[in-house]
Amino acid sequence: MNDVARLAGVSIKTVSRVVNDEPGVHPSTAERVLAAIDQLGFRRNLSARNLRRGSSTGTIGLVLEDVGNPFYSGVTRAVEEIARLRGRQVISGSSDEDPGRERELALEFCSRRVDGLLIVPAGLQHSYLVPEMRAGTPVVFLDRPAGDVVADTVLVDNIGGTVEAVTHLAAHGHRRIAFLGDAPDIFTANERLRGYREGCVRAGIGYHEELVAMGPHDDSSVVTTLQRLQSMREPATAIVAGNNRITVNILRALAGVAERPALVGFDDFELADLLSPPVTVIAHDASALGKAATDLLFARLDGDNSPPRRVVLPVRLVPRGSGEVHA
Amino acid sequence: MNDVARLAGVSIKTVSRVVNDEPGVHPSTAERVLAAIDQLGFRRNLSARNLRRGSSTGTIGLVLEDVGNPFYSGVTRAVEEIARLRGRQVISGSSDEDPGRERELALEFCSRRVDGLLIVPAGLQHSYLVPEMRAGTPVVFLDRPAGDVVADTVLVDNIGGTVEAVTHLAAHGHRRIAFLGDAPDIFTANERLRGYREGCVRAGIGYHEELVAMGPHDDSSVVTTLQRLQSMREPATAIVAGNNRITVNILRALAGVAERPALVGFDDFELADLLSPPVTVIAHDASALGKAATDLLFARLDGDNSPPRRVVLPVRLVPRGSGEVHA
DNA sequence: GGCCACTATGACAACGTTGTCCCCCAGCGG
DNA sequence: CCGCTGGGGGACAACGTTGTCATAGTGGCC
Repeated sequence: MNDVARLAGVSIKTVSRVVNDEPGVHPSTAERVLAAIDQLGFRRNLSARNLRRGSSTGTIGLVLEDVGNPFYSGVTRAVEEIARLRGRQVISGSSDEDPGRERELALEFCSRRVDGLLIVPAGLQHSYLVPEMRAGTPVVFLDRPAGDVVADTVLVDNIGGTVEAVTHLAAHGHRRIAFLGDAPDIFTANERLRGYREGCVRAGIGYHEELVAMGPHDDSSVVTTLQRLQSMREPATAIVAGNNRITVNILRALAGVAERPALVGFDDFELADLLSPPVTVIAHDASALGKAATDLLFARLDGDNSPPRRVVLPVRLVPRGSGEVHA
Repeated sequence: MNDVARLAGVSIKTVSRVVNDEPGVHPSTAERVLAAIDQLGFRRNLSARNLRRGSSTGTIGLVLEDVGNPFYSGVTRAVEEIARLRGRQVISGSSDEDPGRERELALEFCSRRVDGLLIVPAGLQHSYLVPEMRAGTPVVFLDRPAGDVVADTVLVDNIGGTVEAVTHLAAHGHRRIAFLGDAPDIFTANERLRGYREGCVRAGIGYHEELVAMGPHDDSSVVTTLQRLQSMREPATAIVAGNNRITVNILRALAGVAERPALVGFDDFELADLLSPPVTVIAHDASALGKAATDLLFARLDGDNSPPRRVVLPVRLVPRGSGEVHA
């Protein structure tokens, strides 16, 4: 800006006026300034501007588990969309389910003075955010609740979803329904397990420990688990899968197996309808989740300081045939 | 920082020293300062720091077409990964194939003084970046080349891929092979069409205009196109799909159809192996693309100022059965 | 005791902007 | 000729940091 001013033979304040379209600059002066800007390839430094004006940095921080997962990339897209409408950029990072990394990212974003934070919690401890929240940075947790702070949260109806999955399978005659969920220290995994249990009880088929397998599931552990479930005295005839990755791993393990158990997966995924048999799922909308959380964040930025809210988004069972087939 | 200094009874410079772990502060003073920091919930303002030090902002700008597309979210993930190793955050935005939006995003990132830019071009005009590049911001284009500037570029072997697809199908006896590609003003779509044409010629089956359908393809237009291809005097017995979205749309259109043409899709996608029949694809690695581009960017940041490079990543045909079945 | 070296700390400028306030000068009425 | 007005423009401080340099005190050595 200094250089521009020198080249145009004006003060830097005048350049500032031109750059900001402020009135009170003679057209001919403005033209000289614009020419200088063009010649030097000048671009206003937004950091300095925001520093001086004490205004918003125009950024939103987004901490999620893994942008590479289609579910979270859907969330990201929705967040970006709304942020764009409100003139904000999105800075994002993946925690990979590591609480330390989550914290590091969130605090780094705070250092950058983001206008607000959207967090898919990896850990259970979020008191580290208290100073930031007190300092006025709104924080919204999504997909999972915060550990030890009261804050805005947007969740999906995990319990209702698995209850419905079990009910659906039981309605088609299944009595031995297994549940493969993620590690139980992950909130959603635990909730879905609770829903599974409640569904079993409600359906009158009882809850049987041996039909449940929690914990990280990779390709090979799923194979082992399925073998165990099939080789029982009373084998499982149906499976509820705790999330999209587990569903896919199960599908892969079952590929080529003749006698396949029925399957209902939590999370919808692309092509689920084109598989044979098509996969019945508990669907919920990643973009609705992202939108709800971002809307809430902007409401806070707009001055809404009502008590923290907890929004639970509905899920819906999409029957496609993989549950109706009674083995 | 001012408040911290006041509370601790020291000068702000001493606080700065403590915050930056600089030597020469008495332990007891440091302790007082740390206590004050804790009490006030102080966090260093990174913008101000970077402004003063004239150093990097520690950010990388990423402009892509749509984070929601699994291909690009794979790219994003890889970029993030490497940026993290080098202590950078990623700011990203989706252009939605709109050149204006691409430009807006890129220039906004420049205003934020990102250390470098990664761009999946939406348009063909990139001279707007010349001043920035001259000012020292490295720019790497990925997936598609820049329009009218010479710059680092990372591409995949689009032509080689479609040549191979056609060759593969011809080797299995197909003579009437159709091509459904994206709008021809998109670089990759055009390249893949060229590869298709070359493949046809090399295979000795000739290039026939009527077997090609370019342009945006949505669910319904794909249905129409397929009907046209099937109802010809010599119907197409095989199809090459120009990208993952088109492949999926074709699969959806073909669902339930008895007499299915063979299919080879450009871009691999999850579950392609579990469909029946499994889908043969031209696979290339989104994360390899992201990694190559980011590596190149960091090389520039590390001072490499050799002439702009163009990297072409290999693709490979993954035969899964959808091409071998000769209708 | 005088001088030196060294440690701990502070004053001040500067980064690139913008907000505040002030000045100059042309034009105009009396 | 004087004073007033208003448009056009500049000087300067400030945003929150950090780099540079200066300074006060402390202890050791001759």
